[in-house]
Amino acid sequence: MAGMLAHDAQFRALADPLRLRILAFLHKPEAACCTDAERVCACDLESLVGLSQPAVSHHMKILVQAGLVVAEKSGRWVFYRLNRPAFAGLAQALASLGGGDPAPALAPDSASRSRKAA
Amino acid sequence: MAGMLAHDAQFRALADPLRLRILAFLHKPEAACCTDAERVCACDLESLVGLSQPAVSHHMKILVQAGLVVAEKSGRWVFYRLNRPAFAGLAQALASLGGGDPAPALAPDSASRSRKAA
DNA sequence: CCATTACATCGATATATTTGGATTTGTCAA
DNA sequence: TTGACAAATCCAAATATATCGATGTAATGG
Repeated sequence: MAGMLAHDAQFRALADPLRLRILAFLHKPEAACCTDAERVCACDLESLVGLSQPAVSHHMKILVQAGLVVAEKSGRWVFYRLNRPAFAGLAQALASLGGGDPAPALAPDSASRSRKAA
Repeated sequence: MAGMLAHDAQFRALADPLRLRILAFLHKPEAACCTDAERVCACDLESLVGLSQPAVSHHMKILVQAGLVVAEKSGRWVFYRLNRPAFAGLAQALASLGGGDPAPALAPDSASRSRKAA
C-alpha cells in the first residue's frame, strides 16, 4: 500500500511503551475491579501502567483519536476495547512492505496473494 | 509473542511522516541519480524529503537501529533497502491484535513463521 | 600528497511529547 | 439538593525529538 502516510497517526499512537502495554492489556484483559473479559475500565489502567489519572486519560485519548481503541461510556465509567479492524488494516499495510501475508489466522479472504515461502 | 513491547523501537521508528515517506520510497524506488531498483542512495533521500543531510542521516540511523532498514556501504556511498522480514514480523504482531482472538495467534500454517519461534 | 565527495557526528536551538497537580464536568447515591 | 466518585481538561514543568550549521571521518580521484 502506498498509504503508509495515511496511518501516520496510528503509528505515532503506537510509539510509546505505556500505550503498548495498555493495548496488550486490552487485547487480553485480566480480572480487575471494573474490568471484565470484554471491556476495560480506565481506573484499572491507572494501576496497570502506574501513572496518574490525567496521564492515562491523555494516552487513551491518543489511542482513541488514532482509531485504535473504542471508548464506551457507561455511567461514571468509560470502558475501552480494541478496535480490531484498525489493527488488521495496519497489519495489512505493513505486510505489503514485508512482502507476505500479515497473518494466516486473520485473513478469511486471502488467496489473492501468491504465498511466498521465506 | 505476547510482546508488542518487543517492537517498541520499531513503532517509534515508524512514528514520523518523513520516515514513512522514506520507507515508501524504499519499498518502490524511483529512478534517481544513485538509485536503482534494489538499492537507494542516501543522497537521493535528501531531495526526496527536502531535509538537510544531517537530518536524513539521523532518520536513517533510527530506521537502521530499529531493524527496519538495512544499510550497505559501497565505497563512498551508503545504499539502503527495506528489511522486509522485519515488516512481516510487525504485521504479524499487529494482526494478532486484529484477529479478534485473544488466544495465541500462531499460524496454523507454518510457511510464514519460519523465523518466529517463540 | 591534497582536494573532493558522501556520510556521520557534534553542538545548539526549536518543537513536540509526557507528566502530575489543580480544576472542571458529568454521573450516581443518599 | 448535597456528597462522592470517575474521567476530562487546563496549566506548567520536565523530557524527548527534530532540525540545521559546523565539523569530523572515510573513500575516491587527481
